Amino acid sequence: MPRILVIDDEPQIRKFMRISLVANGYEVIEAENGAQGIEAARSQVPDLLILDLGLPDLDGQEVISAVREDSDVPIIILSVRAQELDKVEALDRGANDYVVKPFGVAELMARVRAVLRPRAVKGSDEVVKTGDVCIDLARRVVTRGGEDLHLSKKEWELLEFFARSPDYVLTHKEILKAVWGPAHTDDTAYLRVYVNQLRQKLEVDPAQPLLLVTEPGVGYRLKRRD
Amino acid sequence: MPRILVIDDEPQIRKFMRISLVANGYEVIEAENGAQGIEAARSQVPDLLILDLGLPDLDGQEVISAVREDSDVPIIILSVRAQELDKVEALDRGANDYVVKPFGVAELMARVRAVLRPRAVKGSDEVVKTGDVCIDLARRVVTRGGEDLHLSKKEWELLEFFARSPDYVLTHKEILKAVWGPAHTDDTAYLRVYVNQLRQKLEVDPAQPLLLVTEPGVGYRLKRRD
DNA sequence: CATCTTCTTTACGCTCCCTTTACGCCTTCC
DNA sequence: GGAAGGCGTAAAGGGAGCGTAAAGAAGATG
Repeated sequence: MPRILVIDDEPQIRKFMRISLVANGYEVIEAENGAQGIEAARSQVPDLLILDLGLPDLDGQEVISAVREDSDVPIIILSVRAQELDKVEALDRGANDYVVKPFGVAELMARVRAVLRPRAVKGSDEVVKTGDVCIDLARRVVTRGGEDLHLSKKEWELLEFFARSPDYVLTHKEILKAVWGPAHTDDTAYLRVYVNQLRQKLEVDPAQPLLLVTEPGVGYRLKRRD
Repeated sequence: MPRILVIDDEPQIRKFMRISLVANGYEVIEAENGAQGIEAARSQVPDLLILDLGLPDLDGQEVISAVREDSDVPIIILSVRAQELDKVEALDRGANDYVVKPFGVAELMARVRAVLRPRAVKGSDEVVKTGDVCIDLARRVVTRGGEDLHLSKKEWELLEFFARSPDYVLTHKEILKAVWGPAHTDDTAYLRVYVNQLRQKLEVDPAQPLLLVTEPGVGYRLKRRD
């Protein structure tokens, strides 16, 4: 949940921004002038700063420079001034984007996502947990009771396919097509062998599977349990 | 000298862009349609991509997605369309900025500088520790048990790439592309040799690696241990 | 120009994993 | 009750991928 610092002197704009940002799943901090904003940027460590250039106490451009003195936090500028000179100055002082008022909420939210994205790519862990097994799709790691499990390439590819659709029944054909390719949609022998190998490694009692269960005549299913 | 790929079908705009960019100290590559652009983005490894959404062969939005399939290169969109929906789609597909035509050169150049400015990426710490090995990414120094290790240039580049994504499985192709360049994504012999050399220097028992582990058929992984 | 380091390339043995086959049990349908 | 097919399990053969050493090529250094 990224934390966003909004610096704007008009209360209704702050309110409007807060509502929009919270609705998009962000945590919001507010500051009503430049000095407060600089202080908050330092002490609260936000993930993003949205700054209105028209502030009562300080020039907005000065605020950018002040924040950049000791932080690389992304900055999106809001401003009524559309002159090129203002944009260039703000961007060169370290702002990452410059949006001219009035603007659409959807666009601003998209720009927020865009500017937060680089860290979101690898930071968003896709982890599927079931029983004492934990499947980390991004890192390509499986742990059981905290300890790393070693899976072969095919074993992982199969488990990954299950983990991307937990609790869904996957047919033999679907699985074979995804893991072994469309030329092997009838080689159910592969499945029998590899499902068994996975069970040996994942299940408490491989003969009485609780996680990777058979759907007779149809396929298999990875059950989510806690 | 950053390299910028300009994708635009109008020759005079490409010429105009090239002049402006070269004057600001950039190297410029050009493509006149989407297919060429995607190919160039893959083979030429630009540092920035400037893309006109109105192309003759492909939808510009498709080009963004295609490029993002195997690259994180920054993308600035140029477009005559000012509708919010277009902006949101482009940004959500992975573009970093969206500039509506007509635009001022000074502003575009400022946005180019902004997007190329090195940003601190959360998660990639400056110092990575694992086992008795300490990798200082900023100082470019590796120590083991407090003592400095001497690494050759390629050895360091390889270890640095691992250290920037510890605990993640990195595929052969990813590593080769990053360290030896996109022309050598199939030369896994390099990897075998250099991973072995790193293990000789980093591991307690190079034959039983605990830090730099093999993921058979996939790639390698730098494990964080304590 | 000589020497040393580093990068690239080749070769070989070995390990592990994919594939394939076989067999026994269970369920289901005649 | 018998037969047939789906499923679980074990094991073997073959091959691809990996580790390792070592030598030639290229570059750096004095």
